[in-house]
Amino acid sequence: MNTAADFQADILSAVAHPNRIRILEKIRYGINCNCEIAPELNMEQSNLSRHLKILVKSGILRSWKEGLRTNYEIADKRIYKLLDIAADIAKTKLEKQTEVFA
Amino acid sequence: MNTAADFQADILSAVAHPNRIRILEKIRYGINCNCEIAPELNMEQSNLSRHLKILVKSGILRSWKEGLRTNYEIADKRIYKLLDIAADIAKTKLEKQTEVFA
DNA sequence: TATATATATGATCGATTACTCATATATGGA
DNA sequence: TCCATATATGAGTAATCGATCATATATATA
Repeated sequence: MNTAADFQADILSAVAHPNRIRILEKIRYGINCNCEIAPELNMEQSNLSRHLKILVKSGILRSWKEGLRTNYEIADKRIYKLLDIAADIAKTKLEKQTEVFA
Repeated sequence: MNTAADFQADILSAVAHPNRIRILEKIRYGINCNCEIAPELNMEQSNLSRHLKILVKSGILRSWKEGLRTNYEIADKRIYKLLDIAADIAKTKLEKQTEVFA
């Protein structure tokens, strides 16, 4: 049986990778085609494709075909709230660590 | 070089495990000793110990010794905001999936 | 139809993760 | 001191993950 924690973990682990976070940031600022993301992030094409697939499968992204291209958009904008909080937590953590040397 | 995405991913992957989410929920509701968490979650002792260590190392939990016991508390409460958003996203996703059968 | 372009996927490989068992360490009490 | 209790950790293992290369598929265009 799956409990709430399992579903939460599914969402969180879909986002818990540096490249996937970078992908989501690109999409956040208007880039929504696979082909534009790849060169910007300097990622191997098949690797990017797989990361995008993970994000779609987890329900974070939605994708549609447009000729040769595959476009992506956010399916649930709250994921950005989640990323922002993670950034805040990480920032505080770093500040506390460097405090020692101040 | 580490970028923001790396630090965010560190936080997120520390939380992205069902048992660690369950641990955080126990602590949220006042249980803060290792020895009380283990039986409640039906986890093997060494396994729990390692999960707690991951949470401490990532800066999400803080721990202190009290005789034989090791107690834990949240170091950054915003982690609960993060968990709540993950739960909301997961809930919406499930609703959309079951919509098909309605 | 032949070719170029964009994306997806099979196969493989090394690294990491989660778990368990056994054991070590550290503390408190009889 | 001896023993019980709570926690931590080394070693081993199976499973999963991330990356890459080669190749397949699908579509647009000459």
